[in-house]
Amino acid sequence: MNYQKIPDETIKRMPMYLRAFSMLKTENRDSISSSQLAERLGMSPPQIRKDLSYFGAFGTRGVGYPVASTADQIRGILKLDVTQKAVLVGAGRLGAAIAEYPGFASFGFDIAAIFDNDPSKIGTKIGKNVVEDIAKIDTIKSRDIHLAILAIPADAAQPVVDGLADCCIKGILNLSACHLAVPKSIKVVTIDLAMELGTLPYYM
Amino acid sequence: MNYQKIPDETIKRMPMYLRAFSMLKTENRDSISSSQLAERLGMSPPQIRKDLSYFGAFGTRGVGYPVASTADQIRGILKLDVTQKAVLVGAGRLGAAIAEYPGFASFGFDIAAIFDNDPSKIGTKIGKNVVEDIAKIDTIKSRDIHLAILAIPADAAQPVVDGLADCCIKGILNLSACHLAVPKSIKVVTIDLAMELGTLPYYM
DNA sequence: CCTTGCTTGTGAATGTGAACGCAAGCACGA
DNA sequence: TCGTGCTTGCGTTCACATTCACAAGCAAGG
Repeated sequence: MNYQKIPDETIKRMPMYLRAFSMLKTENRDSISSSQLAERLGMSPPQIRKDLSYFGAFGTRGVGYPVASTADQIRGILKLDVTQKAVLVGAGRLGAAIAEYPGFASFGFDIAAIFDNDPSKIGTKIGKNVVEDIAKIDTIKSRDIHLAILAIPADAAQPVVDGLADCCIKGILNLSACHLAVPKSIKVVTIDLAMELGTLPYYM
Repeated sequence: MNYQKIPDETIKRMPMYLRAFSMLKTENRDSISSSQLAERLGMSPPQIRKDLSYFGAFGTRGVGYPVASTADQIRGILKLDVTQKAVLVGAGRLGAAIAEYPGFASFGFDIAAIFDNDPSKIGTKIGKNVVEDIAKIDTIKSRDIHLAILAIPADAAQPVVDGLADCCIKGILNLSACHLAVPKSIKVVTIDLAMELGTLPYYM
């Protein structure tokens, strides 16, 4: 990896490339050109080449990108070559759906703990995890967990985030419909499905 | 609304503004300045002013933006001033969570139909809707539905989308982990939670 | 060993969005 | 009625991202 500035937009696209190369591997393809890949992903060939070239020269001129080794390279860049543990906060319907979503495992993520504040949920089992009491969130400090997924109501989110900030959490995937205030050392990605849907009628 | 080009990024942010102004209304605020709003949303004041000014002069100099009327304006711009019906395809865990997510209603969305291909799910009730057979998807043509939410496995998505394209669907919120090929008249927003989480370890 | 065809990698140019700074102008008080 | 303070609206500037176009270079075949 060289030391020039890599665009944020490029980083956002890297998981998409990783997913594509992983799929190509299961199809037993051993190489793919930028134009073929671009068609699959609905984007332009030069953009793919530029994105990948920020991290080095992965491809072979005249041939394309070797599927297996490029997948490994991207995994390394995104630090997904080791299992990343994540804590899920919120064991409602959405939380339960997330806990059992196989897509996380395919990126090497491991939902290693689930917390909730509802006594009727604490102690129940979701997937392989037993739901724990949110009051004991600080037990994650000693469990090598640095990612959190928030699937709780917006008005409950900020206090939970303040707690997570004291627990070595470095990244948060926030599914609550609100902005979170966090120290700069924590990276937050917020997704509200209703908001995403909210843009569509404008284009109709 | 004037006829100059409005940035896509601005459109993406409009639902966020709408949500903020709606919340301010429930707090009985009658106006807010761009700097106060910026702090709440974690963004810069000039950006808010620029975004809103694309659609006209909503604010009052020296005072700020009137909460109630600005909310109405944005609702009109996004065409959320009328109830927008949406069809949900996929009645699995994620689909069920979406069907009962109250956030959609707060933007004026109405999940008006649910489809699935699993015979054990067809006929069961989720929220107010009875799950229908995906084979009968074309019945939505006569039901004034122009939005679709896809919560199905990636390998099943493309055929469903082809079917939706023949049913007057104009916008799709795709929660499947794949790129969808659609005619240009259809706007697609794809969200894969695993992919979003996939960027976070890079920044740790 | 050389030639041909194809695809990558990359600087330069173009396009797009964000930030800045200030003039315009409303509200309020004297 | 006029002056003051505050905040919007917007032209300009700047930064970032995408696209373009072409040289570099590998592979395969004669």
